Amino acid sequence: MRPSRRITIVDVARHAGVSTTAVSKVMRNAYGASPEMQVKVRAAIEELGYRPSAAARGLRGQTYTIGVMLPEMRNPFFADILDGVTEQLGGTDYQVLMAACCNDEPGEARITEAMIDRSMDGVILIAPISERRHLQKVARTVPTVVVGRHGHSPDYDTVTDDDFAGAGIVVDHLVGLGHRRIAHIEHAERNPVRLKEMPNALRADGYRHAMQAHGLGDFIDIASTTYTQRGGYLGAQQLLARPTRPTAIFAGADIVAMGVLDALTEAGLSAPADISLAGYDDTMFAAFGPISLTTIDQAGHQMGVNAARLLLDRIADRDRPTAQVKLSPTLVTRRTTAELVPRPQRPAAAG
Amino acid sequence: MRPSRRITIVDVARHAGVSTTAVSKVMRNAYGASPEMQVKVRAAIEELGYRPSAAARGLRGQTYTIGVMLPEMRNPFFADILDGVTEQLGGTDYQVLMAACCNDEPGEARITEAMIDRSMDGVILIAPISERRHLQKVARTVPTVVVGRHGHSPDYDTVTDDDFAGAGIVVDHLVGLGHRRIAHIEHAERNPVRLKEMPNALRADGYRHAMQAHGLGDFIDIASTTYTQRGGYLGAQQLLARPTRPTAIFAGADIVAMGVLDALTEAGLSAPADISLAGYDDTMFAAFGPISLTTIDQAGHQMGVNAARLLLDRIADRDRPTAQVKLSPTLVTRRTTAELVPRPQRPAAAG
DNA sequence: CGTGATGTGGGTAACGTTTTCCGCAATGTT
DNA sequence: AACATTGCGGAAAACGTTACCCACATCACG
Repeated sequence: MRPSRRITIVDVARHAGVSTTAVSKVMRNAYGASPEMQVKVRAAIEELGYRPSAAARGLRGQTYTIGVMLPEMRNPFFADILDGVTEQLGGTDYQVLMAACCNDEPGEARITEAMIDRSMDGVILIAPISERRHLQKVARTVPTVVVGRHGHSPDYDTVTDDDFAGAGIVVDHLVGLGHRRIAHIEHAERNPVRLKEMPNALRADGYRHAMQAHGLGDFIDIASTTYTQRGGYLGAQQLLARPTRPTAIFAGADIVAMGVLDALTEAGLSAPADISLAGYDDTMFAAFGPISLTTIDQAGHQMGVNAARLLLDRIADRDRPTAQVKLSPTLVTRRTTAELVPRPQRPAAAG
Repeated sequence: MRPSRRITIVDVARHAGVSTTAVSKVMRNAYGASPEMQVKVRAAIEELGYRPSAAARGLRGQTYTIGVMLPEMRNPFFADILDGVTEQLGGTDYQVLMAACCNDEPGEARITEAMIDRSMDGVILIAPISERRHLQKVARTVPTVVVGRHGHSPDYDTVTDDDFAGAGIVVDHLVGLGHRRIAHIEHAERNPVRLKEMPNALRADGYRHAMQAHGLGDFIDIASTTYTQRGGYLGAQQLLARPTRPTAIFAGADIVAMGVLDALTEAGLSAPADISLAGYDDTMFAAFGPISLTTIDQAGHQMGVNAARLLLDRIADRDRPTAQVKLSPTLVTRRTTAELVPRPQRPAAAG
């Protein structure tokens, strides 16, 4: 026994003895409905349990839907951002729908197109890797906020963390603990545009810059892999095989630090006894007691709040100039970084 | 300079010199279009870069959208399920959109209604906590598959793990290692329907049953908290404060085991040296080297694949009888469980 | 008393698809 | 030769909402 037919605006109008126009106005809090009309119509809506069809709405006006594209689902940092978005959108009529992506350009294109096809009122793209041109195209079609990607665009607003500064903070912290051989694991990047826009590239830059600033230019040592657990594992293996091993590793992301811990465990080493380790993102992993990773809090929640706010502003006025919000990262000191204790350098493991 | 106007089916029809009906038929691979027609229309579609509007489609036919409701985003187990869903839907025209929920009934209702309002072709509800009546109502409106919740319904298909058996496997494993004082941390549940349907309740039941079967009924010891990291932490604190401490803890979920590890670390204890610890779900956490948690693999990926398959079947034929897929869990032995070494019982720490 | 302004309500044409039908031609069947 | 069948293409009516107008009443103002 399936519910017969959905209640439409026509049913409500008839039941309230008014026009569909009137019902529509009330639903949207639009101008031109007297208080008595409001009451009458709302009563009918309540009584019939009317819910407007997003499909029909989308054909004329808005869908009250906001799309969020995530690069993946396993990085809890994105959950923080999403919480912020949801919180900011809490009071509004907007519903957030997410799509997780395969972390490649065709996948991102599929998702952005799917969101456009579905007439979404706005989209938030989190750490997209697509070419800038594609982002612009999307942004010219639908109000767009890009999170976690630097670079000014006339078409979309951005929310980022100051990754360059964040990397500097980590280096400062490690130098303060007496470390000099501080290595970095980065997400490899060759595309020149992305080198300027992607957080990973800026973190690597910030690392280099801070090392220079401390007069440690000669100790700059970067393992180039990917921002994944496996990437951290492989990067750590590379670094551990150096003739002289680094005393500290700055992993570009917490998830990378997890891989580093994996490799350390496997090599019979531990942090911070043998090597100090810092991550980036302050995810749940990092906070987890037995791990207790020193990391950078880039305020995912705040990023989400800002992204949602910017998006609402842009939906309200598509022609306003774009804004770039840059949030300041902060250091979260935990137990994987420690004062460097001078001690006899053990020979590195062969091969 | 915004893109002028979206290409519609009318543009394509005109450009190809055919009717919109013909274009529609080709788009949907419907009957009544000759091979030449197909070629001609596809060429026009390609040339103009036409993409159908989901809103307009939704008004008459399908939206090619499938909604997935998640209880939360931080539990990586759900990501496994989602991977399975995405994989199974890979070849089709369906797009998956997710909504994460606040883990409460009003939140779930909001999301299911939002999905219905958006004319989604089908929904997959993962571990919903809503009353059964609400699930039935949703399922009568839109094809529905419920994942991770037991109980037969004439309206929706289900995919579950055999939680009762899974709990038994854990107990068997621990008993085999010589443990007798095996405690359990459960997600508290009082609602009588949910006691029969929720995985957490079945795991607790399975635990009790297996303990009895091993003649360990007297050692049954359950800490009733929640399936969260904090729940695990609090549960472990309760158990550690017992006059005689358990030698093994079966946490109802990996995330709970994380909290237990937290509490152990804080108490200066470790697994498996002081207490053996097993989880449930085989999430990324569990596999992570330095943690290496013994747990139950409930094949999240397989659950996702099955859920998607059932959903497609139901979309194809809404009146087919409902199916209940129950997957068999398997033990993943890692390093947090170990043979019980008899040793002097240390006095429990004071409250 | 005429003339705008203002507030309120409704009629109606979109919006872009799919679906249901109908017609026509070609082909097979008695 | 008459008739059913099949294949293919198109015309037109939905689908449920919103945007754009216009109509009417009321009121203020000179």
